[in-house]
Amino acid sequence: MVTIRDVAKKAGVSVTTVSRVLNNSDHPVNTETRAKIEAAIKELGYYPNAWARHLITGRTSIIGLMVPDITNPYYYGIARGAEAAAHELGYATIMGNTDRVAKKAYRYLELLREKRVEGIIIAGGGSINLPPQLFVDKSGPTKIVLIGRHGVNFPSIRVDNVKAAREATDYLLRLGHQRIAIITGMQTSTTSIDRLEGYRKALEEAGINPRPEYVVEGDFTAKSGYEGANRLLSLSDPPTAIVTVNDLEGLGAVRGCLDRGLRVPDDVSIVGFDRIEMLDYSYIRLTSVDIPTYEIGRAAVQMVVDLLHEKNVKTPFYLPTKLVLGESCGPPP
Amino acid sequence: MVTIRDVAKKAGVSVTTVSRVLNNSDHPVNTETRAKIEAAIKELGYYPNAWARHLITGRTSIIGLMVPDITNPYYYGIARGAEAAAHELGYATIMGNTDRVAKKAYRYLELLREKRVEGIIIAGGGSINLPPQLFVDKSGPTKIVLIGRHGVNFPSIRVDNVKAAREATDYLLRLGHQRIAIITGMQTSTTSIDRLEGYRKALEEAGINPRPEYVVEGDFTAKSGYEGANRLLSLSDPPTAIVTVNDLEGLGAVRGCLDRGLRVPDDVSIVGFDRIEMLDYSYIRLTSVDIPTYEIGRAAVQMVVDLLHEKNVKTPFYLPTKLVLGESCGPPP
DNA sequence: TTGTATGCGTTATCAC
DNA sequence: GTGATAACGCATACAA
Repeated sequence: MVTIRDVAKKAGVSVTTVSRVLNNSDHPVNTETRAKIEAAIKELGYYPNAWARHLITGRTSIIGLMVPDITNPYYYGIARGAEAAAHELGYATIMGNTDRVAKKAYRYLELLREKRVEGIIIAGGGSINLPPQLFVDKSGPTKIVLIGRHGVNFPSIRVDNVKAAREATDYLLRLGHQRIAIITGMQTSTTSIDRLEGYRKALEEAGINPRPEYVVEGDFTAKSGYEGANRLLSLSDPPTAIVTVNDLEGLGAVRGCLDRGLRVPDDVSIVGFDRIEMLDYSYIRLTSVDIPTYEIGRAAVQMVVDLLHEKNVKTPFYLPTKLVLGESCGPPP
Repeated sequence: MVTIRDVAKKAGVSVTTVSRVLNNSDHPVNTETRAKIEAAIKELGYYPNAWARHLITGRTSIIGLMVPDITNPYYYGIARGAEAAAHELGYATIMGNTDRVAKKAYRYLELLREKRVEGIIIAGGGSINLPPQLFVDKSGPTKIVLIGRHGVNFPSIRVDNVKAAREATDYLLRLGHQRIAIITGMQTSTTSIDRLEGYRKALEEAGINPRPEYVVEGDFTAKSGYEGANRLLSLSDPPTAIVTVNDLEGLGAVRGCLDRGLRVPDDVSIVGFDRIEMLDYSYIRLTSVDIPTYEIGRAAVQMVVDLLHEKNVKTPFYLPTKLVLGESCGPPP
């Protein structure tokens, strides 16, 4: 490996001078000297060692991002936004998929600590117990930002899932639906819990008694949406509308209806969450609540950086959601 | 920050001894001493600084991963597999989205160099010019593995896109189609180029003259599939089957047919690539060529690690593809 | 405008 | 079994 000393030797100067041009120090450096050094750097293909630098400055310019599964549109949206913002602000991101397994989350947290990341963003932590190590060092140099509601007191970026689900359900009610079901996410997911609550509130306000058999548990996958719809539609008194907690479930539910010979939206209305990009070109454009995942990711990084700069941050910081109409909802048959 | 010295002081031993227990050194350490040290570590919440360690060992246990866009199923599949394998092998991954912008790719490469990553995996590089910096240091300590065909001589993981596209096209031919069109990716994408070649080969072998108006350029998005299908279906002599270069395009094309009042597969047959998971629950299950993205990501990391261990690797390393039948293909009308 | 010396937190070498 | 110390590559305080 070529070091700053090699550059200094080649340029015939001291390492200090090299360091000064490397860091655009305001300490004056002779133009010729600078040119010589830059030439040496280029010629040797020298890249400063970020870690030797870190040892002195204390900074790593790394932000850690923990998500359950990058394959899920909600999380890849967040990851994309976080990565973009981090890059713009001069940070690299180390990403870890926890698979919602506490042990993996612990392991990652340990890894991020050892790597001295400046901030850690945790998304989807609501569905696992957060590692206790997180709490020992709350006022330490590593800034922690959570995405979503976790019931613990860390700075966080959120959307109002209760309100969003209530609006979605309200929309179905206004279309005239009375028998509205919901396919949830895992019971441990705060996102799912909140959306379920919104659904219930809307029904209650409309004077409709929520039926327990209209609540089936899913897991945010298309498969669970498919199976959930099948369960619901085989009830003796099946729903005419189904709220799902994300678009994958929603699309799965659409397919479930189709396979039972039911049409969407003629026989069954369906709404989803996330407004994944692909939706605009799916066979039936799902009516869906837009969750600004990209912006959430960006905001989380921005919050980490603000915290590092000791700025005051507004937390929890809420981003807006919006019901976007597609083709999957209509009046009840 | 708590350092190894703090631990040593607290345990009443030297840093050397602490270091020994930290690294499970085979140098003997008294059981009681070890216990005291472990207690101190836990009590202080000490995590060794990976970078101070790196300065001595030379290792960072980081692998860099460059992808155009994590939002694309092909790439998030790869990212997922790479991350999982890296985690198992004790590596963290720094991921960068290049947006297919050379400047961003350059910037990331620089960043990865400064961060002294042990390996760099580049996916989708076929669609941009690879940064020249890559080539100055080919025999350096950083191992580089490419995913896909790039026309440059680096170890790589690939699938045979020519063969895969030929098989897909052959399937349509066997169904009786004569007028088969293709919606490609960007002209610079080697993946797209190879799939186009496979398509052409299949037609030629069947004695069919490929018509230039049956080749429309897309960009791997659902939108471009939608628009491409519209272009094709408005021809005076429209195709009865369309090959697309990924599932997003394929689903977009399905929707394009629908919006023109054409049915799939009754009026138009469509095949895609990637076999994204959601497909099983889409309204029309797309017939699609399975690309083992997860395994590709895993294999790339494994190759990096093998190279680091000076093992011989078989390169290019090919992974198999497989045409999986769905509901989107049938005989021509 | 340039250079010397110190130290960041750790591992490795050597001595005890 | 244990410990003192040099070295890793760099930035910084201080000196010239």
